[in-house]
Amino acid sequence: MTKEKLLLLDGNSLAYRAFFALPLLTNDSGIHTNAVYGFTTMLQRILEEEQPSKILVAFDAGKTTFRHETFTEYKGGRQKTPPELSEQFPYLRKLIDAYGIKQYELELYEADDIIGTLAKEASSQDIDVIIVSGDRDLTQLATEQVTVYITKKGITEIEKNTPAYIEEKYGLTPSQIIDMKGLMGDASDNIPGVPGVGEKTAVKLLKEHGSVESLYKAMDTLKASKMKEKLVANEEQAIMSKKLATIFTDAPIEVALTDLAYNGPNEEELINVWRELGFKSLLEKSDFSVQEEEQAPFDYEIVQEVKQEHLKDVMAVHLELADEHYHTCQQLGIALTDGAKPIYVPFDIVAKSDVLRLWLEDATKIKYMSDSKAAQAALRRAGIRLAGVDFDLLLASYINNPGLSGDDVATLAKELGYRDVQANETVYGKGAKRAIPTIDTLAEHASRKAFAVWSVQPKLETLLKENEQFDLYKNLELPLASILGEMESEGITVNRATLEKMGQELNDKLVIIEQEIYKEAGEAFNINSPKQLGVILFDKLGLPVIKKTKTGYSTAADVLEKLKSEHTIIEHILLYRQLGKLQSTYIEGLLKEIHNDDGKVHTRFQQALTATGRLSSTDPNLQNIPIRLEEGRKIRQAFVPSKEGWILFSADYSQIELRVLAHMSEDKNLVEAFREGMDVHTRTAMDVFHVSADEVDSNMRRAAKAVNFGIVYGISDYGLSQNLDITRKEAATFIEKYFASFPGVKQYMDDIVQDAKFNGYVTTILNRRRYLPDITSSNFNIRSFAERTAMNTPIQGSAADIIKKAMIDMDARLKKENMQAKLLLQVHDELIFEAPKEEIALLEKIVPEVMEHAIELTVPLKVDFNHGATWYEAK
DNA sequence: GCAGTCACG
DNA sequence: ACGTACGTGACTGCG
Repeated sequence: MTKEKLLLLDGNSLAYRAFFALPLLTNDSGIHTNAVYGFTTMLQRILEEEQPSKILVAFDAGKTTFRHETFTEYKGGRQKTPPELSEQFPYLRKLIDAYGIKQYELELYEADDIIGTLAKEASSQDIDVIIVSGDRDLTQLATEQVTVYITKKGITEIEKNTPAYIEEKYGLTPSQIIDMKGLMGDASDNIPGVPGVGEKTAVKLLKEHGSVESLYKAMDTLKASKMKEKLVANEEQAIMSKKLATIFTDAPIEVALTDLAYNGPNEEELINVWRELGFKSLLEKSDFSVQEEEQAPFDYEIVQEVKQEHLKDVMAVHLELADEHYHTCQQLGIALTDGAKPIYVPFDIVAKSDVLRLWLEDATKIKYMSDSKAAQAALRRAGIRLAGVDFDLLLASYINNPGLSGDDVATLAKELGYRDVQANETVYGKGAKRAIPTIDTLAEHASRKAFAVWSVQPKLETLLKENEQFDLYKNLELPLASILGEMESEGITVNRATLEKMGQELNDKLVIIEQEIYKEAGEAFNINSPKQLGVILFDKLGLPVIKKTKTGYSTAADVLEKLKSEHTIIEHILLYRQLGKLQSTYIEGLLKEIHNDDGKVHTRFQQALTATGRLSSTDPNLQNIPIRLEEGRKIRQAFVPSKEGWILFSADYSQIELRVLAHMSEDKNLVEAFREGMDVHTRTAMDVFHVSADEVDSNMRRAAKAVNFGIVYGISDYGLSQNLDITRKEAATFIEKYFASFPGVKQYMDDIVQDAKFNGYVTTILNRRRYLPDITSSNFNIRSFAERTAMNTPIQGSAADIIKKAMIDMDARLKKENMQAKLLLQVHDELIFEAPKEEIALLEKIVPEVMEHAIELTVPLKVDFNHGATWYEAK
């Protein structure tokens, strides 16, 4: 039998170390997890390397210990444990239990004493001992049989303290560590020691005299010195300090070594704890996770012909797709259930089944789904017009908590405690291994998803109703999904030839600039590599370093702008970057997305992604097509109507976020500005600079505009100073003056942060929520970020609410007016339509009308609009 | 897969 | 003292 090995962990110390070493991670429910995570990774590593046969985690029991009898100030003056750490201890305990590891604490004793006592006992039985702690004091316990591991650099490195190692490092024996502490004290434990004696002096004295006691016995032989005076004056304190630093090895512990046997984790429990904590990387890495994903047997039926009796008035429906690109990917099949045994219909059968098609298109047949927009778009490709969607798990989950990540049914259902469904990744594999499985696997997977949707629907709807968010979900997001699906499927025509011609011209320019840059640099290099560019600019050409990144020199545009006067290469690099971006992202990238069959691009609007309630757009992203610089703006010339004789029509809200702010803050000045139809930036400049309207010059207006942006983003003097390239002080003065002119805004900002601290979340006009667990963080940076988010989210989110409502109203209005015009895109505060020329006049009437009255605010909403033969011209 | 950069509102 | 403007997505280089 191999020799026994006992592992003793100092729970408190390791948790502290991990907490301060790692950034403040949170899991999906907003619990901080960094200490538990750090502890876990360290434990995993030690388990693997050391393979101990016995383990114990010792904790400190409470505030008072027997050491306080000796010295009441022991550990006095310590900062209280940050709440972000305290909240992690219950999870740490749970985790240790799941590992099947004994944990122990003892009234009046510290973890050190428990560890010391057990280490001594184990040594006497010839058991090897490993102690792990972040506290150097423990090294006093090192012997030939006991090695003390001290974590370094937070928790990533471990220093293995054997007696030999300690001898080499200090020239002392382990037991002399206690004497050293007695002399030098320990600020963190509030152990006084001898004032004026540090590590160096203590070590020197101990090398000579051996121990504190022998030192004082030999005191008469010491030469008179300041040091000697201090030692003599503090003899009692030195003796007491040594006593305090001594780990007690005869604590009255009630655990026996035989209780500590380690037989590996309870895998199921451990996985549950890891899941709860959101330790995804550990779950993926662990070899038992796959096995644990195994599910209870599940009954389903693959049908080759859909019959009327298969279809009910209310069913959960899941369309299984081969990947997330639902405009192009293969449709695999449909699973349906009403709570009874699900049926799975392979898609080739779906496509041929009139019975199923009619049922799917029947708006009176109620469907519960997840990501109905994807299904709608993918079914439309097969000529099926999905209708009657009454529940969408993806959207409902998103409204319930937009902070959660994941769109997989497995992830969403798990959040509601339903686990009987597998992750797509488990079924399909990932990366190069990804493949479509057998029909049986697919059928079971899709059936489990349909069943999951069916199962969680009541619970989720109840949750939404409790939070008064059901209306937002049911009457805004759900109908919007179908409108977005239509917009995506319709797509927008992009003229390939236009882009190709621009690409050719860009290429010619890029080649010339590239050569110019190489000449100026004196060598060829990869301009697209910030690393190589940094070497050229800052090492070779010796330009001044203004900003650094984590990995080296910053070469970002704002930095290069400041270097423009230093070297002609700078403006060439800026131009190269600008044109290169156009070429790679907007010419080549967009060309790749044009569908061959219809000459259109079909973006996917992510409706359940942003933290604020905005949409996002992918493959391609049509919400960031260039406009600010003319060269880029020309890209918009490639976006054209789908039919001859049609135009593109664009309408955008003017200053919607500031109007929302005026509405929510009820600031008299801001409200008045909008009611009077003033230019809000000019008005801000007048108030901040105390001038009349005609005295506002372009610089003042520019500064005022930046302040207004800052207000919307959650103002900070630093941020504003960066943006305007002024000092922080000047920025602070601007902000002060702004708040003096708009006191209601100041009040609102203060109130919203207070609200967020009280409730843990902020809300928008339509009661969209965003949780902000970091708002009570003790870390200044993290808390400040959350505070700015608290200020920004109601503004950005309410603006998102308004345009979403406008889209729904617009859709209804176009139908009511029997128009051919189609909504194609949404770009946060802007809607883009295509329509026959004959409808221009009517659009110019109804689009602003509908958008301006989507939601009534205390200030008017204003919409500007334009039309043209291309998106470029619709400006 | 992450960091840096840059396009948009 | 602390050191960031809010919200996104795509591309490139690099380990």
